[in-house]
Formats: sequence, structure tokens, C-alpha cells
Amino acid sequence: MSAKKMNPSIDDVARECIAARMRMLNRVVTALYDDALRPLSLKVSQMNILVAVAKMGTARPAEICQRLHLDVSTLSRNVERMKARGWLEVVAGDDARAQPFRLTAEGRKVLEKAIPGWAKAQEKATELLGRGVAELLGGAIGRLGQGGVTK
Amino acid sequence: MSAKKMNPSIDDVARECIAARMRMLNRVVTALYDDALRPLSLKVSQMNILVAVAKMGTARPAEICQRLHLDVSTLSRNVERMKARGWLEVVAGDDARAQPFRLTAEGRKVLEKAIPGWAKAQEKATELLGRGVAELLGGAIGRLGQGGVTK
DNA sequence: GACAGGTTGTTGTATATACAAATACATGGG
DNA sequence: CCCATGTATTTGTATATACAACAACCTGTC
Repeated sequence: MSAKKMNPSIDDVARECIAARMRMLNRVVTALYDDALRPLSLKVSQMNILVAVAKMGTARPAEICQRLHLDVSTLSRNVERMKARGWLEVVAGDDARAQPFRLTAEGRKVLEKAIPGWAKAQEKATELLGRGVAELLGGAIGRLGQGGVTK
Repeated sequence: MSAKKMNPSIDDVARECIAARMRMLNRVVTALYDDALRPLSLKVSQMNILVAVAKMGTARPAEICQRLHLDVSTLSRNVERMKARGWLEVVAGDDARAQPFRLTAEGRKVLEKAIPGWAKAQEKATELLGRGVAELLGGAIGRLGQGGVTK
């Protein structure tokens, strides 16, 4: 039926575009979590960074970016805001270029306070997306292989 | 195993967070399309709006926003840029508050020139996400029901 | 040990995004 | 007709995001 790879039409794009759907669901899902976290003035984007740093202990920007498929400049600005809030702190390393950082006590506290709200949003998201999509996302991420497609 | 709804830990968030996955893949997938469209100085975000307008003929901002689950203020800025590029034009309506617009000839031309690049990106995205993704995502979107969850 | 080339981050610029507040218009009740 | 209330959009502000250009630093080679 729909054009596979031969001259798709505008209608085909409208009907099939994966980016459009992905982006739309991203907006909806992000809003779900951001709403739940709003009382903490925390957004899910920042929470995800806090989680990554928590897991890594001390992390260099480049490492986080590779894990999250985030541009380094994006992370730079995000970290800037989170340092300003007192959630992250830089720790000197041997390589003077690197700016490795870790959670502060404040950062960990915020992260822990965020979990109940996260859980509520996660439930709603699971219900909305269904098991299939959740698995799909996990599978695709596995297939990315650190820095594959995007790099 | 992993905590269902009782006191999830930071590790649980790291392992399971749907928003994190969705946002990560959104970045990767968006980059796929944006790369393919770069020669046209077009981004997939704008292309999706052009497609929606093309399908609707003449569209009011609020309608598009409902379809795409986009905030009206977001659309307002996007449309502003696309009007400046000569891709969209406003058409007066009976309600003086409304700003219904449609594609210009230029807009349609750009959209059509974008399709081959789109098709290549779509192929890569399909490969990355697996067959049937579009349908899975579509299912979730169907479940949204115009303005449901987000509204 | 100096220089070339690579790596790590930050900064400039532009778009995408949303919330809140302001604006402009419409509409129904007196 | 006028006002109160509601609806459609824009504007102010802040974050998220990426690309390009730059700055700072490391490393291997001669």
C-alpha cells in the first residue's frame, strides 16, 4: 500500500512520519512528568541528568553526553543552571580540560524528593503508551550503541 | 522485580524512566531527519507543520495545535518564522481574532523538495526503531484523543 | 621541548518548546 | 448599546536543544 520508497506524497508523509509521532508523544510525555515535578521546580530533563550523575558518581560532561545522546553544548547550559541551583558541583581532575562534576547533598535531596511525582507520571505514561511502545523504546536505545547513529 | 509503585529508588528511575527514553530517542530521530533536510534549511519540526497545513488547506492556529499537541505560543513563533520565509500566508476570516493561514506556492514547493530527504530519514528511523513502530506510536497517539492528556 | 593535531568545554546564535500575562475580539444578558 | 465573560493569538520570559566557532589543554613526534 503506502509508498515504500518510491516517490512518497505529502499524504504519505502525513500518514507515516515517525518523527512527527515521536515528537508529538515526546511533548505529551514530557508534559506529564513536568507537571508532576512542577512543585519542586524541577523538569524531567534536569531530573534525568541528576539521575545519570547519581549513577555515575563523578562524571565528565562528555561521558554523560554519550550516554544520553545529548550535545555537549546543551549539557553545558543545563549544568550551568543546575550548578546555580546548588545541585551539582565541579570536582577538579587530573586533566585540566575536563570539568567533572557530581551531585551535591542538595542535589541528591531534590532527586529523592522528586521520585514520588516521577512514579505517578511514570504510571500515566505506561498506561498511555502501552507495553509495546515502552519495549520499543528500550530496544531501539539498545540498538543505538554508544554514539552510533547520531555521532 | 523492579519496584512497581512502591518507593522506587534512583536506580529504578535510571532503569525504567519512559520520559528519559522518549526524549533520548526523540533527539536521535529528530537529528536523523534534520540532517536529511539540512540542504533545504528546513527542520523536521517545520516540515511537520507544513504537512499539517497542506492537509488542512486553511487552518487556524488552535486547530493545528490540537492536532499536533503543540502549545499555541510555540506554534505562533514557528509560524512567524515560516511566514518570514514566505512559506505561509495569513488569510482573513470572519472572526477577526483568528489568524487562519495556508501554504504559499513557495511553501508547497519547499515541502515537495523535502520529500526525498524525508524518505531517506524515514527509512533510517524505521530501521532503528523496527518495523511497525509507526503503527505502535500511532496507537498511542490514537489513545490521546484530541486534547486529552495534555489539556 | 616545541609544534601539530586531537580532545574537552564554553560561548555565540538560532530554533523549539511551554507557561503566564497581555491583547484583541466575540457574545450573551441586561 | 454596554459590560462581563469567554475565546484566539501574541508577547514576555525561561528552558532545552544543536551547530559552529573558539579557547584551553593534552599528546605524540621529531
